[in-house]
Amino acid sequence: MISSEELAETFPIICQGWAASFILLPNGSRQILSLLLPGDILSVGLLFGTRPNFQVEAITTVHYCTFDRNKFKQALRNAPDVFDRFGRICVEERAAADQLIVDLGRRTALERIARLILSLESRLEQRGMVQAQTKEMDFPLRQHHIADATGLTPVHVSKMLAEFRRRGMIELNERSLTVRDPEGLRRSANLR
Amino acid sequence: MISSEELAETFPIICQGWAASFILLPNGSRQILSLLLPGDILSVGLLFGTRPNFQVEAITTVHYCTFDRNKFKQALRNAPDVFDRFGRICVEERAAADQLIVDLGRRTALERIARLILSLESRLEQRGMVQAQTKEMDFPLRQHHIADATGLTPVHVSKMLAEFRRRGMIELNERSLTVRDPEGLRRSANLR
DNA sequence: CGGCCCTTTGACGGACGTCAAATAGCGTGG
DNA sequence: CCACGCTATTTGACGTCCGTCAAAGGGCCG
Repeated sequence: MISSEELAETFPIICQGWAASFILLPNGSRQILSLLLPGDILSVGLLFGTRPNFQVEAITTVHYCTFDRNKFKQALRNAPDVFDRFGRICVEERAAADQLIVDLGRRTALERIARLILSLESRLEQRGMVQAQTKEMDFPLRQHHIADATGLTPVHVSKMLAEFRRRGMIELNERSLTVRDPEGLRRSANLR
Repeated sequence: MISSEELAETFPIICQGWAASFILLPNGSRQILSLLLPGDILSVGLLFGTRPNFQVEAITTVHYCTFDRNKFKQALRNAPDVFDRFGRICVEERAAADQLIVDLGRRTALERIARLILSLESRLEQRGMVQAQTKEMDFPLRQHHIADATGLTPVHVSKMLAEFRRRGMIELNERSLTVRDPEGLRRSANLR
């Protein structure tokens, strides 16, 4: 786990493994802001030297590389296309945060979990991390990670996952997930 | 109300009045992403030409001005201090979104509403929009706005506001709010 | 074997949602 | 001026989703 102090000076990108950025509350409960996969920037905010408002936990062992903040900023200013691409990354990051806000504010437990699974599936697929035939993928999250990402309790997450399994929508064992009924899962995820 | 299509071509800043950016769900429920006060940029994402994922509603009558996107981008690249200041605005915007995520994921109705009021109070104070002696401020939100911002129902918001009033923490009438017991309100807002 | 963590399951409770009725304010139009 | 329709708010009764608590089992590692 990386403290917010250590983060303040670097600008890291995940190369391998899964991580999560989260905020801890005084009462001990936790809210995951985003799950970080290979290729993800830890946070674009780190470019501007403000001490970040979150912490990061490695879920698997993680490899990452860091850039020099000032050199990166110069590259942004000099190359308009880099600037634009970086801008679009910022926007996507923000759009994901907005979706999480809607999920937490207005969706049920089943919907939140279905959407989490679907969004992870699509992000992993973009990275070629889903087996082409079996549709199986690595899934290192513990149920408490799912709980902290969806604003639920681990106990309730367990019950909802059991429900998805009972309906034959997912298969989930020893750190591996396969979506058996994508259409059904999408239906569970959408309107309430 | 401004549709997402109309927004796509401009880069607007609120000059006067209150507005809200929000996402509408197919079932008709709504989640407010942020309340926009004078001086706020509608969304930094609009700089990069992606069609925004939200809509905007004027809560009062709103005056705003818009900038040319490309000229603004050039100014960012040419003036490092402008670039940095803009970056810091992005970061603050994101930090506010993160706080909302934590609120919706991990806090009770009373806490969410207390935090909404406190954050509005501090933002209005920064803008000199709180009367110095009486601590009174304009408060044009309807209860359904508060509900959509906190992920609650208008009925429950009404009950929670009644509770705050009963405890003598706030005074809220005809579009005007005064915080009577800031310390108590802060206690309600913090740990659960 | 014996802890420890994770997961599962059930019983129960509480926070918040839903539904409904009553009231007030406010603008419109007769 | 009054009737009316609309919207916002308040309040209470009741329902439900999810949290809490507890017990039990499994896997892993010392």
